[in-house]
Amino acid sequence: MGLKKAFKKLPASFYRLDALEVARALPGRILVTDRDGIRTSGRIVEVEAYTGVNDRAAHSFGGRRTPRTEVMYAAGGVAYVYLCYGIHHLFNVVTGPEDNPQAVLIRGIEPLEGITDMLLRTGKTKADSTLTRGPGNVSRALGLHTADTRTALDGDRMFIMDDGFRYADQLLGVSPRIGVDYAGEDAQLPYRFYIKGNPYVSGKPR
DNA sequence: GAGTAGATCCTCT
DNA sequence: GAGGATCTACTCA
Repeated sequence: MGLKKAFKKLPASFYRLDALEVARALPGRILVTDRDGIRTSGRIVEVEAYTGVNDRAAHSFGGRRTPRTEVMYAAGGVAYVYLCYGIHHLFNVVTGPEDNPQAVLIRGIEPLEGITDMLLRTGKTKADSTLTRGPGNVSRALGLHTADTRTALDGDRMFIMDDGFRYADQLLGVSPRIGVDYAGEDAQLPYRFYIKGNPYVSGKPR
């Protein structure tokens, strides 16, 4: 691998912060997976925060604890991947201290390394903006599935880097989350953070 | 370009 | 046994 200096892997302590703080800090960072010698990475451009027991949209709302959601109660810094609609794998970062079940859903990245492998995994023939737009596509392109739940995010197989790049403050958009209408009033909470105008952000451009 | 239906399977009641 | 933190293709205009 190349120069290490400019690329700083985010430490486990970063993920112990609240989901909202982590979510605000993630756009612009680089998500990397290294599986079977295949390295793929992309710059995060869209995330959503799920703030735990008080958040109707979160799997852990009301302190619900099941075999599936158990990993959300771990200390921040591990992956939570689960299957949605029987088709899509959704990749989350568990955040907050132990027994505070929060998470951040990664919804969109801008591909950087391993684009050829992403095409193979997704079965696409050209690298257009649909390659890694939307949480289902992100997981597919990075080769993530439910078995990757509990993988440490400060290890070698999966991590997030800070390469010093920063989006301008005015490019960071905030909006309600997507697909959580069932959550009542909580569906309106401004917990989605995205880069305005970026083609890898799901939903309508603004 | 906008709206809608169908895919598909694991998890919890 | 129901339903879900979604995506794509197809229709109609």
